[in-house]
Amino acid sequence: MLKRQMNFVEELTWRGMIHDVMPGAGELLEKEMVSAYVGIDPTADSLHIGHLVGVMMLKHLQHAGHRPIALVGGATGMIGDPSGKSQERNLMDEKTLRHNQECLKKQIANFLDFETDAPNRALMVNNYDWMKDYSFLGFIRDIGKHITVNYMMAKDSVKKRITAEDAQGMSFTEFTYQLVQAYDYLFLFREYGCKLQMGGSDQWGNITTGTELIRRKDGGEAYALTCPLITKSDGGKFGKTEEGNVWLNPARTSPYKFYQFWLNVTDEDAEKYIRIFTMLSREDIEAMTAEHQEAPHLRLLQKKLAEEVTVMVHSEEDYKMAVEASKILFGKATAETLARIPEEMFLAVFEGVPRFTIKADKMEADIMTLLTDDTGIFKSKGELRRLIQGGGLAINKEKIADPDLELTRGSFINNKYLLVQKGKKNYFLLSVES
RNA sequence: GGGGAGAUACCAAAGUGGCCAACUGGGGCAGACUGUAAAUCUGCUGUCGCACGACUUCGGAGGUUCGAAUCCUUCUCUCCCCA
Repeated sequence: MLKRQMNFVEELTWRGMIHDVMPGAGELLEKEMVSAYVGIDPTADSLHIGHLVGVMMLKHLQHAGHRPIALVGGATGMIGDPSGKSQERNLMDEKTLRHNQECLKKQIANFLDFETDAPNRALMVNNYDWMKDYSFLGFIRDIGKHITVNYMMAKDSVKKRITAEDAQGMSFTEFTYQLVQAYDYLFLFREYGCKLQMGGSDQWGNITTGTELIRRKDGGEAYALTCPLITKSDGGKFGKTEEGNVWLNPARTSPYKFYQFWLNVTDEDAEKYIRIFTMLSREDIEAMTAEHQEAPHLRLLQKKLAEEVTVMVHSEEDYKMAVEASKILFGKATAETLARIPEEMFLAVFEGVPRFTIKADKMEADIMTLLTDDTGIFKSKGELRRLIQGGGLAINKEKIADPDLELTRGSFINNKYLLVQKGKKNYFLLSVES
């Protein structure tokens, strides 16, 4: 068995990843190699960074010498977890679910070691496999009999839905969710000796229904460990940007945007996140935090955090490209430096940026027409005019003050591209069709 | 069932016959400052080539008036009190 450097619970504790642990879990983890699982429902065809917390728990678990089990919730995804939801959820169709499951499996495979011969090699399972042939009658006789409705109703996720002021009730389907998840735990307990289930703090109720079922059905001891809800210092929801979720799939959130997300985190959050989302050691993190507090404007923590997470989720190359792109987009680049960049690089840098194309004969035009009628970058001329008057428009990194400015072919970088900037952070790339 | 209050822009909330495209605050977008931050300060924020001007908005429909968010009728919805 692998030697365990540090007690897993202690490790998670200093990382701020423990919200609640069932008594006895720490001792168990010190005593033996434990199999533990985290479940993820396939509600989309990609994980987003909210899921990353659960993944990191598994990663730390494996690092501590235990065996992680990643459960894709093909079955539970069909029901919809009522936890944290104030309204009944719409059911997803089977085809979408199947597609999502496959996508998630591929993503999860990147984070854990599934390959080696080590005894704590990670495992991936799908609860659809053991639920699909389980008959309704069989389930309610074997499983339902052991958990009382009273017990299930006492869970926060259920209570909120039936007692809240604007309660809209909940369907029987969603009500059974915790029971299905509890059975997953029982199944893994029996099949793989899984004795620990982890998840976000909203999962506590679902997990303990599982430990309860294991106790009643098999007289077994199983444990629960949850991590706190990840928060933002400004009170907003973690992992959301203007455009929505931050996804791991590069087709949904480009590596550049992904990198930027972490780079833009506040100082306070950076200290918190670097513990949760990186594998860096305690000494390293504490040293960096101290250094960061000395010179906060250098944003050492944000840079390191963004680097670590981008490399882990995407790749070293993607990270380098994101840094390069950030330098160009936010550095002191001028029209001349832009022109000097090789075209390939130029396009890669602007990969995540909205692209617009125009015909060559539109190149000589006034910016008003070009940026509205000809391209649709701005939807009204009035809006654009106001923006220019407020000093918010730049073309090829140069501020535009005159709304009636006329462009010529020479205005285009390499006779081909025009970099339009709305404010500091919003870029649009205009290219000429050849 | 009886009585009362209300419905205004993304949200909150003024306005109660012309000075109202509608005070103000929040939010959003931009600018300055800065660390691609926070805080602060400034501008913009119904639509339209938007100085001017035009057009559409104040729960829905109709009416009075030269003129209505504002007055009248009616409908719809919300809240409160009494039974």
